[in-house]
Amino acid sequence: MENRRVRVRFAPSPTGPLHMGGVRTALYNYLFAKKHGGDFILRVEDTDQERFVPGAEQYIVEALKWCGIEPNEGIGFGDGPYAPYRQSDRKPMYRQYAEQLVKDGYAYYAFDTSAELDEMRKRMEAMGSNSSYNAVTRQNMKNSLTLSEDEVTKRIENQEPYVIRIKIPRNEEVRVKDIIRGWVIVNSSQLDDKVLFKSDGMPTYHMANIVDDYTMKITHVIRGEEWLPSAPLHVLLYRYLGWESVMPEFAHLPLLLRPDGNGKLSKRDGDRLGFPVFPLSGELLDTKTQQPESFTGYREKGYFPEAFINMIALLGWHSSGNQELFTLQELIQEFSLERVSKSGAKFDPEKTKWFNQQYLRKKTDEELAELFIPVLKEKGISAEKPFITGVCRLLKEKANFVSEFWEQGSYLFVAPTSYDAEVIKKRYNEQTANFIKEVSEALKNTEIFTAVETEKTFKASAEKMGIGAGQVMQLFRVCISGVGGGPVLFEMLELFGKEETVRRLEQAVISIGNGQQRTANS
RNA sequence: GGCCCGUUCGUCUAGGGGUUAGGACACGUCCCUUUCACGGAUGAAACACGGGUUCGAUUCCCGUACGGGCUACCA
Repeated sequence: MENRRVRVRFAPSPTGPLHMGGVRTALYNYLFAKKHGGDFILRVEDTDQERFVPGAEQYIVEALKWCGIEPNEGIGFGDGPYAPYRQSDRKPMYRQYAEQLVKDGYAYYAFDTSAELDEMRKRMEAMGSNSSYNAVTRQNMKNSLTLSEDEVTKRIENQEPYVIRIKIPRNEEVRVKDIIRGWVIVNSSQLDDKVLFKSDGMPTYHMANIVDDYTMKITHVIRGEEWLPSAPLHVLLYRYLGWESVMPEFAHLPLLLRPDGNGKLSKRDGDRLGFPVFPLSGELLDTKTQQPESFTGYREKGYFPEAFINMIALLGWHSSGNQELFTLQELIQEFSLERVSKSGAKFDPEKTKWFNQQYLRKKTDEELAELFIPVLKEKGISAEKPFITGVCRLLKEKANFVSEFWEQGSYLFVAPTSYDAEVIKKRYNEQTANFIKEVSEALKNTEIFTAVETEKTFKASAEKMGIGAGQVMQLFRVCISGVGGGPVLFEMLELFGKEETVRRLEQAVISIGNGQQRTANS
């Protein structure tokens, strides 16, 4: 047990798009595996044929790829020694274990119809009891414990549908050791006789999960807190199957909560509050409505996978220091399950933006240009690579997303056709108009067209005309860009070069002059 | 309802028997920048409550409250 190679699995069910809580579970599994030099496995838990959503599996694979947390074994990532990795493909192997449990007296066949089950639950409810199928009630149901052996055999031979249920002991303490929470102790009287094997021939999650973890030699089960209540059942199953000595260790992760109010983070919250809940955009069938439902992802919103991962890593885990920015490698190095917090984490979309900003600023201008070029292409803009790189240099300090570059700096590519009315109204007059003309001329004669030199020229012109630079600085900016704010002015000029700068100034003088004319006449 | 898990600034969290309870996001003020942003400085802001244990509890224990999860032939 001690010396086993660490093997962990991420085991989603393909019932819809993988949501960020699932991504975090996958991430923690990944980090834990890498930290311990172990294996990270992707297993698809598709034992529920009713809720199967076409495309969901592929979505999961793509999402993990985008996040950069790739399993080294499993669906979509290549088979290892324990293939297959889809429970529907492993279907033939489960029955024998369920039968073994029956044989050993730890489980039994049950023939009750859903109507009979409903009736039993109602009856129990009426009696003020909330128990379901358990040590007491099973006495009154149709199962291999109450029916004669002949009857059971006959029913099975007649192909009557049946399930296999675990026979939970009446009064026994079950202890689960959770790495994050310590010992969790539950009395078996609180557990019910869960179905292990369904009448459709598929195992339930509980059965499949144990059989697969055992046969795949999983050493640590890292999953969401919603599984904590069924962990005692799982412990019992390991025991009854005789696998307790190689039972994995458990770690139940705190849930991701919605930003406002309380409750589990859901797709609805994202729609309502305007942030993505999923890594990738897409459209998949909704299991409830049976209608295709589209959803937006972090990728399409312009988030970098590194930023997304970094953000999500810190929702429920924290290093001992104050560091908040981690590369994947650093996360691997620092991660430990012991430092995962116990309480649920409210998701904060604002901080997520901050993470992206941090990563944006770390990118080189060239990297950003590569990302920006497709955006430009979409806008029908073509420009020289060095120019685009220069634009990125000027804009990256101000933006959270590459996608913002366009809205914040489209004027760098397209000369303005309108000019900030406020600034014009306040600053434009005959004198300042003359100043713009003067600077324009002066810039034509500026030999070295750098930020430093153009600024000198600008100031010299202002001085020459007896105007304070502050009086005309913003007007000048508006003439160049059309808007009152933006990157450092003279850096912009340098990027434009002399020709474009002068052209813009001359155009501005004409356009604004005409505008003023019209205003004056009307 | 029952069972289980949880509770440090608005949020993510560090800390842990004696601390001015630390950081980050967001927010306020100021500086820098002749703009915006970045950056810097600074401010406001938290140990859910009640009992124990203790010389001393935010920290340990027990209750209460509140929140969450589970309670299917779903995972």
